Amino acid sequence: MKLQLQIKMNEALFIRNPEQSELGRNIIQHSIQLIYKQGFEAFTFKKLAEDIGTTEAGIYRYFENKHKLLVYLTAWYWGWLEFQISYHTNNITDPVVKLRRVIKLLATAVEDDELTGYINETLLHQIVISEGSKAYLTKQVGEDNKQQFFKPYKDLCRVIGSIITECNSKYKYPKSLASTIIEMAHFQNFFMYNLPSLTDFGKAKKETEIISFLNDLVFSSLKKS
Amino acid sequence: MKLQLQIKMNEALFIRNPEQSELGRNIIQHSIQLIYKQGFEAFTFKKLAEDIGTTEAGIYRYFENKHKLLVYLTAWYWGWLEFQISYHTNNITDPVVKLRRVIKLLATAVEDDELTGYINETLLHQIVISEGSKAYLTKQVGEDNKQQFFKPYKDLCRVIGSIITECNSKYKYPKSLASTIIEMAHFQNFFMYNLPSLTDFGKAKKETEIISFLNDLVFSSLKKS
DNA sequence: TTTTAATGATAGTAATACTATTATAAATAA
DNA sequence: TTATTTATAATAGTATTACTATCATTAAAA
Repeated sequence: MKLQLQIKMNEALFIRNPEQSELGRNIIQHSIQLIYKQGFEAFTFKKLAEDIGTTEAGIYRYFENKHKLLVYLTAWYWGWLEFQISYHTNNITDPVVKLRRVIKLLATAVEDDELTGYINETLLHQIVISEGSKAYLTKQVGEDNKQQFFKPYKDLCRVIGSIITECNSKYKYPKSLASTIIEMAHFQNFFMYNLPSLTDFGKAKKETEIISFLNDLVFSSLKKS
Repeated sequence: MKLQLQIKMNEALFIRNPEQSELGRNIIQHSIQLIYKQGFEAFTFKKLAEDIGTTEAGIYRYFENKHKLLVYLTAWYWGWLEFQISYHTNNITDPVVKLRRVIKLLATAVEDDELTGYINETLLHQIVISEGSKAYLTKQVGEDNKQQFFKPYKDLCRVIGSIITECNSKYKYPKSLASTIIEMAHFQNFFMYNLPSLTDFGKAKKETEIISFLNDLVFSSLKKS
């Protein structure tokens, strides 16, 4: 039996649903490769079209602009990650063990998920690290938020926040701590490879060190005094 | 006596030093206003030139492109902030008190500094919150780093890191904790106003809450066990 | 006073970020 | 089966962006 994992996406993110056609899936697959290689600023629909072997106008039938495509990709990633988390923390009753597992999942380079055919999670994870913040660090963040574009990110944050509350019901900042863990899992990774003096992992360049740092940070805060 | 504060800037960031001419200072002053108003993506040298009453080519004589200008502005801000910190923590011997003061300075909206004529620190602080990460979240981060563009940020991080070590010499992640404080002082602020469900400060929208969160985070981690 | 340096005015180019039109092929419905 | 809808390909075109180049003018320095 071959399973397939589908993430339900916000319809307002696209013009035509890219999951439902060969061209659409090609757009997703190749945009991940191209953004990964060239960075979001240098990425254009023209280059993407050439890569795929279609025309610029063809891409525009699926996505209004490259910002929407980036938001789509990151939203997909957050949705996928929430599933990973619920899958890998299933059956775990101890919230502390659960939270450790979550931190590990957030900070570890992901291997390609076989259940999602045309999406390379390893590359997408790198894109979320380097470009993810650009999805919301814009002037339109308010409008985008009204259209629920960031719901997957907020859902993930809520899930992690409630595990935090399970660990310590007195802790006052579960959601801020959750968003801190998420952001820092990525930023410390980016810093480690690109601006190592902003971290303490410069020499080793090991994700396990980021995990240790985050565990220390989180569980010191949650320790009942 | 009228004092004037000068931040020494990296020469590779500009073509002509903007501090040394009326036009140059206008470029800095108006770019801060324009980026604040329109956001970095919508900001162009053409609009800036119109704003100032000069020509596009005039701007290009000072800055190679808008990326370099953004890096210049953020670098200036980090340099200025490091001075603020050294000024406001001067004479404080207790590193814990010092660190609390640093967190407050990082997370508080700044009032306009009279010592720096043409720069509006309040607006610049907002720009650093919303656009600051875009200065390094690029494909050229490696080259930019080689040219020392991020030195002011790294210096600030080192300074805060050493205060952290003063607080607890056994703590293993002083630099990562420092970059976490800096980034989260800004991100939690951005989230509070734009994506409030990612924080626990949605209702109050008070910076004092961010300060409390950061203090709790930091001093839990530094508590000697 | 001559030279240099900074600015203003103007033009021009390649690339980007789109929109529009028409033809064709493939899938679906009558 | 034909007729109709739908997706795509091919092509063209526009406004804006991100620059570079040239030349005249003005102000400052030698």
